[in-house]
Amino acid sequence: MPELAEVAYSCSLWNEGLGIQIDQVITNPTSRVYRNENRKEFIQNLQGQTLSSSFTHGKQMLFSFTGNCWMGIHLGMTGSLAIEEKEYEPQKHDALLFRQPSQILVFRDPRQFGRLRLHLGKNKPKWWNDLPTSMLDKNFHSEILSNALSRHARRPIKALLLDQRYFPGMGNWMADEVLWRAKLKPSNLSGGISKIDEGRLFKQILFVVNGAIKSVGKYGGDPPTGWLFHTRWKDGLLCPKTKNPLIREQIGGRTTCWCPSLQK
DNA sequence: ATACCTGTTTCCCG
DNA sequence: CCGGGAAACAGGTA
Repeated sequence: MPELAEVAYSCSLWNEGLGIQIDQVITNPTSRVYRNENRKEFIQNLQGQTLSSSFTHGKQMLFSFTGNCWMGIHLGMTGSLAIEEKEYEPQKHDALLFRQPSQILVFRDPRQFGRLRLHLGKNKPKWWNDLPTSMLDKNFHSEILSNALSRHARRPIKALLLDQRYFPGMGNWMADEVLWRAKLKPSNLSGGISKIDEGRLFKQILFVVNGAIKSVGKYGGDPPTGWLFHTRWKDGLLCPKTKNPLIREQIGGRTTCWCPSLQK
């Protein structure tokens, strides 16, 4: 269920394993989450090491281990992290397990759109350092939005918000939430957004990102009451603001929920 | 059965 | 070469 806030929460679950040695590494022999990585290297390099720190950036997670090892996790569409009891038996879709003395850290992903990567070296991997400015960073300025809007003038604004090069961590429900709050129709072309609308849009990006981190990111579960999130997949589908019917349609390749009487 | 799905990559088109 | 859109990936759920 992973957008930036769920990723932050997932990552925090594994923090129980920080500072503890990993006695055994178990890799799923068939899961696609390994992509081009070599499973043996996970075992050879991580077994016996201690999980030393964790980081998130948008939908990306990075873990560091003693012995100059790093591991990246992307949760894809259905990935999740969990802590299980030490008696736990690996299940079909468990992609990676770290056995510690009193618990097991699990990364599972039934649909296998997630991704694991290993990096050896003193410093963080290049792919991590190359990530775009985080939406939680003070350097995430409105210029990033204006540049994206002008560069992709022919893309629907909904599709642009999902572009991880500009808005790392933004996912389908967050983008709908942002556009609903900014009162913008998701199919509007990016190039046609006025400066006034752009200002509102930027503010709502910050509002949704920070609000999600404070709620979902901290405690898991759902965003606060009153957010569009709670109505977006339910039938009946009334806008929390206008009480008018919501619409679901395919925009930018993704199902999009919006309120025609509110968003222009 | 059928049609979904909080994501990314690849391929094809203009 | 670029930007945009569709398809593909795979399994669980309604």
